[in-house]
Amino acid sequence: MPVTIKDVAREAGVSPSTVSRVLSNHPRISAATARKVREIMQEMGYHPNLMAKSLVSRTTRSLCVVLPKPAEELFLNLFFMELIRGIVAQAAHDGYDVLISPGASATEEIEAVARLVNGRRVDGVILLYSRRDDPVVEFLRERDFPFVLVGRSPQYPDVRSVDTDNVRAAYDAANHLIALGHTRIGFVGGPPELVVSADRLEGYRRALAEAGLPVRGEWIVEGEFLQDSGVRAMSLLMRLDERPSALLVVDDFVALGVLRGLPELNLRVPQDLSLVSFNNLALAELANPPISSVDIGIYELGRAASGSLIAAVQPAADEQAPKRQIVPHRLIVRQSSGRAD
Amino acid sequence: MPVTIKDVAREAGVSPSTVSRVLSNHPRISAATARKVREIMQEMGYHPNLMAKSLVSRTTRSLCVVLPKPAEELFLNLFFMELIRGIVAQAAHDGYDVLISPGASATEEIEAVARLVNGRRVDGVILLYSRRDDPVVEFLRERDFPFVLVGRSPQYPDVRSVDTDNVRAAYDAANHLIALGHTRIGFVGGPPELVVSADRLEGYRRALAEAGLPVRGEWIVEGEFLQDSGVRAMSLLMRLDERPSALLVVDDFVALGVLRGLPELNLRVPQDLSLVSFNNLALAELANPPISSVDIGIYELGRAASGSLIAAVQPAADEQAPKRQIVPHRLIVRQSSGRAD
DNA sequence: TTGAAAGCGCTAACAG
DNA sequence: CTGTTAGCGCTTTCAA
Repeated sequence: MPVTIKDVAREAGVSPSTVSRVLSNHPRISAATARKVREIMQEMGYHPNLMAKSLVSRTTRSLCVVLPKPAEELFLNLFFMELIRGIVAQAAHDGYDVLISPGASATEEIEAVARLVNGRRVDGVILLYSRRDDPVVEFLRERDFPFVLVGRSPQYPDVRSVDTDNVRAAYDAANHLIALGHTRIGFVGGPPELVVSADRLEGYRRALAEAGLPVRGEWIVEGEFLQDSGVRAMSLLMRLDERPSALLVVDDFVALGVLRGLPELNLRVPQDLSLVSFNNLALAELANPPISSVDIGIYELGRAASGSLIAAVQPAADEQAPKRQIVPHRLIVRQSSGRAD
Repeated sequence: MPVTIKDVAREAGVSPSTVSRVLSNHPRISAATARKVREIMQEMGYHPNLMAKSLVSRTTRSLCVVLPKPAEELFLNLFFMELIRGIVAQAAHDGYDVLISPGASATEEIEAVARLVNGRRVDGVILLYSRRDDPVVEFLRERDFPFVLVGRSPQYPDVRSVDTDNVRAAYDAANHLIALGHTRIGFVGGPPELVVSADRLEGYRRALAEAGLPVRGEWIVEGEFLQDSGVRAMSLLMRLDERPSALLVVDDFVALGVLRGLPELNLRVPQDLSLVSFNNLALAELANPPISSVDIGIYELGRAASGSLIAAVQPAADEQAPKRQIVPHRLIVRQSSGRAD
């Protein structure tokens, strides 16, 4: 039987409310009683029951983050893990716990969130990489429940979110290739329903247009890339009459897939083909050759998401907190991108 | 103001306890009232307050999993993500939520767990890859709090755990290389304080001994492998007079590091060097060449861990639940392992 | 500065 | 089969 606030009160010869006040550092409590009560708490091994506290305070001091569906996001696993680290670190710092909600299927996903939200089990929700018409976003907006998006949702420009400026990131990456003298630059995208794919494509387009370079439809490939489809797409790309001398690739994992397809095409990186990708996951550095990649500060994104959401759910926060927040990126140049010959 | 059990009771013209009984499918409730109450709940948008339920039931229906410290486990990120998926999937299936606890430093780690455990915020804890003398294990054993280890702890053979038979897995992998005709087989290990490293080394030793092959000290490398130290270790290994023709590598990520160091040594895989690694992460298939790897069923490990822990915290579970559980592994042969010439 | 009392939303005897 | 009553452990008026 765990020791309760009553036990401490009895032992200390005060009332439960006094103990409670000591617990919450109430100002009008005599230093003497405070010290004494704290002593007894220590002795008896008292620990506040968080559930009871939640019940009366009507807040849980916990957030939930929705795990993306594996089918859709498997290649984002590394990304996600680092994001969680950031989320959890900031949350812990602010005294919040983080709950993981499963994302098996769309219906299960929303059911799980609904249970947590309706059951007042969490104070806020963190959502990732919103797709168009995300039902969870709809659900949360409807009941005006606090949430933050990692990524952006074109449908809901006013939603609280933290994001990379992906257009700009792709623009910068493309300009790196342009500065190296490349004029035939292709783009390998991810699942097109993700906003991030579209944004990076847009930045690519913009940089090329600005430099007066051609953007050819057949130089742009989109889709799932992990399996042999990646290899096939590459061979397609590389069999064109005029083939690109450099590629912008939407994610390091995808870049790894591209890299794998090259030996059978007798292509070397960077001699025959330069590569720049995004996210700068641990494997970008480890790949062979190491891949130039845009570091988007994933951990930082996680921290920012936590921070922003927590600020929003705190009662009397200064209303300063901006709804949209951009985390800066920077290009890490490695051996996969070289001068055009 | 959310609708409570009282509101429903009033509206349905019954007592709160009746509503509560309907909620928990109490057998002795008339079909008619049950239907009616459910109807009203639906209409009014009633959702049970999980905190209140927890307070009275003295159980939270949630588990917590302790995130490994980044320094120590960074190369296990992918592993960990898949494990979490398994954990969360099984937990959700059994009606449990999963909380992530940060593992920034040893003291923070134990403080965070203590807060959750003492505050009765969770019913059980999932721990990963226990190091020797894990303080969290100590803490939990002391207060007899339910937990499960993913991996094994030689100090505490009686602790509830799910694990791979790593000795056997390494034994199998080594025998694969032996069957391919290799006689000079090296071993590239991970951080030596992890039990998994020691176990895999042991299996390697056993297979070689059984086949009458030499185990040479200089063919065994241990340590952090992600950075250039990997490359250096490789060049060391490969500059020996008698160098191995095949390598057992403790993790796919580490294998990727090894792979990266080879071109400058003018070595090709598998022609000059065969490679077999462990864990079969997504990148094993994506590497160049694709890496033969022992699939240890990470997702399954996660599910098993959840399941085992949940069984343990359920009140009247049949005491059948074995304390130690082994999840089967299987070798996936890819192009990185070829015949010895 | 402290105590008494009421209540957060729910469950669980104990009656009826 | 259903209602009454008494808490779960904590916070918070309101009085003293």
